[in-house]
Amino acid sequence: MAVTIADVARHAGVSRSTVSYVLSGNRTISPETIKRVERSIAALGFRPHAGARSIRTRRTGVIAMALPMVHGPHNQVQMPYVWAALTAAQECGLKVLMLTDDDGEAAIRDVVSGAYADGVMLMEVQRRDPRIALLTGLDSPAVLVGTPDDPRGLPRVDFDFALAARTCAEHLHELGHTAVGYLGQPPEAFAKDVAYAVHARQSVLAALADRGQRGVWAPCEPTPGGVVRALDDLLARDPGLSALIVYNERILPLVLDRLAGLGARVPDDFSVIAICPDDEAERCDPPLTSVSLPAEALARAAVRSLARRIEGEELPAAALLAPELKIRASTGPRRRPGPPGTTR
Amino acid sequence: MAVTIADVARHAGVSRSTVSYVLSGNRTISPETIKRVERSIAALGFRPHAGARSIRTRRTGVIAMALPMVHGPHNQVQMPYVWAALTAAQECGLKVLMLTDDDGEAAIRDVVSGAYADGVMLMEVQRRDPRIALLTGLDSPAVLVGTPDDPRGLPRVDFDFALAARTCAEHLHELGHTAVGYLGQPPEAFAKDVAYAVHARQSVLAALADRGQRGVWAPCEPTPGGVVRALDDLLARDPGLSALIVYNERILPLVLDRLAGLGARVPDDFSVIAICPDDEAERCDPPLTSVSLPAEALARAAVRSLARRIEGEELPAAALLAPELKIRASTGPRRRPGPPGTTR
DNA sequence: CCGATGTGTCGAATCGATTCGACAGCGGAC
DNA sequence: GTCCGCTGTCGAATCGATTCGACACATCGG
Repeated sequence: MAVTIADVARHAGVSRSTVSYVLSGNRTISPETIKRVERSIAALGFRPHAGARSIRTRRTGVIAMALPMVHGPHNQVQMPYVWAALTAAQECGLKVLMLTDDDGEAAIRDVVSGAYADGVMLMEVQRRDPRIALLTGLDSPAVLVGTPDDPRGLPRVDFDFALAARTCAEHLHELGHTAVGYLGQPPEAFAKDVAYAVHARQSVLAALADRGQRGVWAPCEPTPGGVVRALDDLLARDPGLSALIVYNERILPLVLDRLAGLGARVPDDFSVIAICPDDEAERCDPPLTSVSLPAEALARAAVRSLARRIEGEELPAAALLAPELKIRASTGPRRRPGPPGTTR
Repeated sequence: MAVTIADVARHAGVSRSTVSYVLSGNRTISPETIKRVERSIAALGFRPHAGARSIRTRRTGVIAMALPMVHGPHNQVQMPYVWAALTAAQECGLKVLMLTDDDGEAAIRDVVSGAYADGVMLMEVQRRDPRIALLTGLDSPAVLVGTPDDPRGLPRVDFDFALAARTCAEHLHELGHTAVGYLGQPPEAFAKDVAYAVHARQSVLAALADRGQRGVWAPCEPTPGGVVRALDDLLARDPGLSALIVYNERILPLVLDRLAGLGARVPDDFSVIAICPDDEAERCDPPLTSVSLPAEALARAAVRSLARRIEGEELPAAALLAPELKIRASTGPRRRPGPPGTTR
């Protein structure tokens, strides 16, 4: 049924090996022969059989992307990473096999030792991630996306949360804010010890403390009620709060709503910095000053690293991506506390 | 490096073919031999090389999932489908190769004629989808998820939008609503002729007309301003509106906010039905009466169908999934029009 | 006791590609 | 004119599995 290299060879009047050398360029072939073979390939629509090829070359041209199921099936945050990874992989000439881990780690082992893929990208690595031990055991090329407590020598790629936090703290510090609230992911993310949630919170609180700013934090459910409770909680614990750092895309409009409901104008009475993708920040009213975590860049870096690792290169232990501060309309100088402004 | 079937055979003291027959069960093997071979397999950690296997069996155990880039890279809606498909595939013993189509259709052709995958699931099929002609040309097993104008004989799976629309219209009809507004996806979805957006709108308007109800519709951006404009537009075109059907997950809370802002209580002054996943409907305040589109079921049906198609079965031309009406707190009988209720 | 009938196992061919070693032809140096 | 070296091509071995045909051996009925 399918066209094989033998069909091409016959059609072009050369041997199979010649066709193969035209394909790989591993030996010099005369220009006329190349042309003839290429014409035959095009005429017959030949594509080398990936399986057959992989058995000699020990390369499949496929990488596996292992998504953990940390937020339940309705996780909304991962798609941009997936997209970016697919695009980056395509640019590197790689295809992507997607894995979930609801079946334990069996899928990863299958894919690696069954030679379905040349390497693995572990997405959203957790602080103590059982997949790490598995991968070091399989000694397959691998890249971690996220920061575990112990990377076991595997190269990792992540956002630079420490720098992001310092950037936020610094910006608010310059504007004169001395008491800052931090709204993070839903409580279950912290309960499950989700790595980026914990790292971001730690980094923010540490950065604030470094500059002598007061900091209080709360997790936040992505519901109107959850936002009300979380904000009330923060304000009760520090009534002098004049700024907020929010790392939770889904609650941004709700937070602005609630602040308006409390009679606080943004940025006149209250400054807000979001840690989120740019388009989410721009979509809000007013557009939010934000520190953007470049998901595309992260996924791209991970794919590129893995590609290089597969080629045999040694990689640096960690590659951290710098966040970017974009000042928009939601941050301003701290006003002396006075009567709350009028609601608009 | 890797363990091959020859290693297992040597370790177990049998021939390679015997090991293979133990693996496939294609010939009777004595229980003792089976036990010995299985022990060797476990001891050596042997997994058959997928590529080598695929060249004889003409099966890879992989399916391709082709996601179109219809909403830009920040599409938030597809993840549940992806999850569900991955899970369903795992249950069927299949792995999933993900494709995007930003590279044209080359990726699909590569994967199919390069024998990377046994079949293709086309996600979010558009009304005139160029991938369809490509696939019929490649004659590879395929399943369409969505409804194109011309399926070209390919089996498809989709939500039953007509039934969903009738269900909504009927429910509102019984409650006495005679003028109903429909809020759909953002304008660009209609501009690009995105199939489900167009089909849902057509179905709703037709179902309303069938029951003698008035219907007006508008697309809607997922921003506060967009919701305000869309609602104002609907109310300007039919001031007698007493109910709303919303098919756009992201705007649900914003719509409720805006209605409250207009002084309309839900459901006393205004009924709202959402077409959305259950958890989104429950998350709102008040919880929304909804017609749920079971994304998991859709993806599962698609994967199962493809698996059967790969096994050689003929499939029905279309499999439509029935939606489910869940009555919650956002729909109620139509009141005589009077002075707007007090805001809460 | 002998031939027919199964059982269980093996050797060898096969799938579709890559790659090593060999070799034919050809031009240039001596 | 002969020999050397280079270029371009080919045949055959190889990768890791599956599967066909054959065969050794045990079992059973007549």
